[in-house]
Amino acid sequence: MTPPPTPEPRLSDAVAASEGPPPAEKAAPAKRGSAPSARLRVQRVRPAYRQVADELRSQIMRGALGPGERLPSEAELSRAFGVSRSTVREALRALTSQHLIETLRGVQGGSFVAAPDPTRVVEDVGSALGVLVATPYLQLEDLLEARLLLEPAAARLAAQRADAETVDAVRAAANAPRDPQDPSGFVPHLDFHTTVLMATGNLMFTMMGQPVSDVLRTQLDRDTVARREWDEVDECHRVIAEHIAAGEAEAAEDTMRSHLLDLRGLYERAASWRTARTEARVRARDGENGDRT
Amino acid sequence: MTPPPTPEPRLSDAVAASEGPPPAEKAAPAKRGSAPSARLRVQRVRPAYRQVADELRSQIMRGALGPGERLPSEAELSRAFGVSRSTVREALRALTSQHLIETLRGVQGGSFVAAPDPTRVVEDVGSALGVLVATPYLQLEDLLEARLLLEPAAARLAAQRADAETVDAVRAAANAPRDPQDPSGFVPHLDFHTTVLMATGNLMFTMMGQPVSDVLRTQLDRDTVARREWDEVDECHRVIAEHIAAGEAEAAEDTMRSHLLDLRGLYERAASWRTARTEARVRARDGENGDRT
DNA sequence: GGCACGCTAAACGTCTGACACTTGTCGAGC
DNA sequence: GCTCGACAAGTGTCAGACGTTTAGCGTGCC
Repeated sequence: MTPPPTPEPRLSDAVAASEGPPPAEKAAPAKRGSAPSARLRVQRVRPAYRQVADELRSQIMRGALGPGERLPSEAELSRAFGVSRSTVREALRALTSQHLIETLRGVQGGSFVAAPDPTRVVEDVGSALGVLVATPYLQLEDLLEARLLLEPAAARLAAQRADAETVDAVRAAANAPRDPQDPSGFVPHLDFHTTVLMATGNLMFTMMGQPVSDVLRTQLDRDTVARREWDEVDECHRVIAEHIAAGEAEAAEDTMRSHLLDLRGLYERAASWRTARTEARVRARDGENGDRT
Repeated sequence: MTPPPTPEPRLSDAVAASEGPPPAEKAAPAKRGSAPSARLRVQRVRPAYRQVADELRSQIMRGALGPGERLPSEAELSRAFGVSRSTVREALRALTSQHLIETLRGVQGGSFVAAPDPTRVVEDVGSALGVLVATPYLQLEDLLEARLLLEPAAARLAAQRADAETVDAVRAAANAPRDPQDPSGFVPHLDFHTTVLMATGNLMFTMMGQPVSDVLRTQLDRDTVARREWDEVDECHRVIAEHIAAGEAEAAEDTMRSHLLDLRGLYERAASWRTARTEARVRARDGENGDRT
């Protein structure tokens, strides 16, 4: 830490690209390449766009550039790193897709360090989970178990901490009409479970629980579940909401737990349908051939 | 659904740029453009590289291309989308940095759909948390609370489920010498807490708990904590490990919980030091000026 | 016959330079 | 004083060229 005895040879050194003896690709402070010579399949040289991206990322993460601050223009970066603008742009694209920077056009445009945004994190994690689920790594069962840990605890905390406004939000979410068709049910209805997670006042609960719920939701076809079952679910939500409103932590937790256990059945039923269908599809696809040329 | 009376001029319209009729480029099933005219501050046209990236991402996520499968070459993609190769490359860079594809050089090179990799997810989440912590959104306290929920539960599950091999790993991690200087303490020592999380057999615990631990670790300067305190920590780990080995779920959970409560003190002490230092640094920086030209 | 060497080709990696598009700013004109 | 248009700074996109990496194959020597 603290060490910047290094003057500030930040930008230019790592890249040097075209000329001279490539600077040996700086030691790369471990973290990934731990095994000394284990891997045969080393990557010879990191492409320039990767080096540029890594350098910029590290500057941002290190706090050398604060949120909202503007990076040098692409032209300037390209000069500073000694690479072409295309290369710089590829690096910037990488940072953009990690939500580290945002880019605006026009005069006063440029790339700006993005403000940290929990929503994006939740989305990203959700999408990552979506990919992971249905691999042997991650089973539906694992998600259900995680949820069974998180949400009852969240309900308890919500009951202990929620202020009047938050309680209103929870109530509203519990009583939101389960609109038969409306796709954009508007914010207040942003799902009962999400609202409870947020009512803990601890963002970690939202960030851990929300992606799980999101993935589980995609596993549930609307039509796998009968209308009567939805009604039972809604009733459960209302009971939990009232426990939270009344500050009955224990009851809120217990009710949430049993609610989740009820839901588990639905998910497992849906899952078995799903795998059956998937297998059918795989068989079908094996029949034809590589489509994408 | 079906709000888009807009035909489907997604890719081609904004892109068409120079020449004639690009191949209309497959319908691309909506998914993003929802709000009809609600938002005033709409973004006029998404850049082509974003559209290409989104389309490819959606194809991958939808499963149209399976892990390991090869995407068309950049030249082919550029023809298919009716954009230049640079544009395609910017799109690919975005996907790469989301770990959705990997790119190889040489004959037989190309972009391949990446296999889902939990390790990457953990790293990404960790880095996202690192950015978020120290914002008003996320407090150290929140991380500690989350950990206090996750890890005792993990210890319990580990005690209930761990097989002989896993128990060995946990024991090894607990007894790994706390190397005074060695930075790469090698894998078995990959941290006791991580090992316990993995011993649950539920990847979700690792994916939720590991990033939290990682971030917390970075908050702890080695020298904030006295040697004697580390010894106590190690002793605690050994006790927990033995509980897990013995299958004593309840004891494992309780011991882990009290261990974490002990640690909390350390973290809070470190945090207060840290903020003091940070404030000093900020004052210092306000003194100087913008460095990057 | 077998092995080493070098050539070839397919893809990615990078560069150059140009032009189009966006958008805030500022000045001219009413 | 206000409106409108030109300007400028920056990003977005394109086209084409050349370098680099690497698997595969053919040739020639031993």
